[in-house]
Amino acid sequence: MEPTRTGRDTADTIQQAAIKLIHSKGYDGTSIRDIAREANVGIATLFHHFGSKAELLERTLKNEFDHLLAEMESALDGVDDPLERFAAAVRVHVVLHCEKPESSIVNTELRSLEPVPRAEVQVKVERVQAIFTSTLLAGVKAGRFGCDRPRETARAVHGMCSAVTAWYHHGAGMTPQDVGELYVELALRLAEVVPVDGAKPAARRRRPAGGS
Amino acid sequence: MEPTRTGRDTADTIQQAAIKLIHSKGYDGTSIRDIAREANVGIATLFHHFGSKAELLERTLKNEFDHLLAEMESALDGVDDPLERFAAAVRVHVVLHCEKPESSIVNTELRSLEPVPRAEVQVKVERVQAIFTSTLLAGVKAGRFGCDRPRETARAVHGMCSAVTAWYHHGAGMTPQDVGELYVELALRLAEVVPVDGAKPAARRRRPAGGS
DNA sequence: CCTAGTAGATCGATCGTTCGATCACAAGGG
DNA sequence: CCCTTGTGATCGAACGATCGATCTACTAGG
Repeated sequence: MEPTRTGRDTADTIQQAAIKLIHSKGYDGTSIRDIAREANVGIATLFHHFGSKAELLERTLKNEFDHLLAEMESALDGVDDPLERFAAAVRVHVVLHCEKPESSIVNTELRSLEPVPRAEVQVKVERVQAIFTSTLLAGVKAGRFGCDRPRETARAVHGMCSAVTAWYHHGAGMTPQDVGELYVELALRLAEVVPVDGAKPAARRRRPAGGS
Repeated sequence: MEPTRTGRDTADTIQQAAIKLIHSKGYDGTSIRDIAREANVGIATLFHHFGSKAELLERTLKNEFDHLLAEMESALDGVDDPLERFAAAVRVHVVLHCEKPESSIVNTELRSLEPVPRAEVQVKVERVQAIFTSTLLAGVKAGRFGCDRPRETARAVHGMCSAVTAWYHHGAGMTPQDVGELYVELALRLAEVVPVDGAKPAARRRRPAGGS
């Protein structure tokens, strides 16, 4: 709001405006002028911070993916139990997608990037996928999951978790946390949790050391 | 190919060209001229068959959805067993999305429609969703599924089945039918099939009356 | 004076759309 | 039979609007 805004704040404001508008109208359907108006800046300001419209998209997508990756890795940090690691990945992914559905443009606007930046962003997509795959594989190796096609199942879990943005909206009777817990349960069914005889399998609790 | 082409063929050719291009570049990223060139027709020909670019998108989306709905209803026709009906819905949905991934634009380009046609297309989206929901609910009512949140689970199944287009591509070692069978198994885990004591639960086979 | 940040005016290119002119073919009057 | 008329499908040329991008100029801090 204040006319005196640091460069970093202005760039962030522009990126958030871009995410919002591109989510609702698409990359080519959103003009530079739309974004500048939404961010309350002039056209030249936008080109001062981002060299071109394509660079704005590229940096915005990379930024959103880095944020998602950081959140997921942070949620897994310090968690040792294979089942809990898999569950934590699902939980944080679903909660983030419910809380900020407009960031799902990262999946639909990859096509608008030139080949080189697109490949760079796709590496990040695969890193997210790898979190699901590796945690599921670790659970299988540890004998906690019976799933017989872990790689394909991890793809399905990732797809299922990303698709919440297609139907979830606030005020539908479920909080993002509710959806997260539900999808943890669904994902564990896909992973085929192996029942532990004798000792109670230490019924899963919430985040062991919940630290934001 | 032949210069003498009936009007219907021309309209279909234009729609298929539109699907292909919009899938790879988006609605606003694809120009009328691109579509006309891809379909090997002039610009005026396109406007002769479709009154505007928006109408081309609208009719194309409705057409694709009607095709999907017809295929799904046809796959369920004559199937009585609740578990088989649910499985058949998953199978045909996944196979179709694997065979023609570019038709998934129907889910991403809804935003490019005006409010009225968008609402009309969304009705069709809900009809697809309703097939998953009703077959799952029927299975629960029949005691075949133990799933405790059927409506939310049906959303998850739908999302999981739609997301195959994000990773599947031909030549990956799996045929669309392979993926269909795998996702039937995954969906049945989400539905929590109730094991039947005593009588063998008639291990599911392929389509009762194998089609083509 | 210099640099960073901001803004409005403006450029050439491309957009969706419209227009007038063909082409093929079927029907009907002479 | 030929010739006119009508109709649906096709085409390239052109229009106004808007696009991404550039240019010049103003402001404030050091």
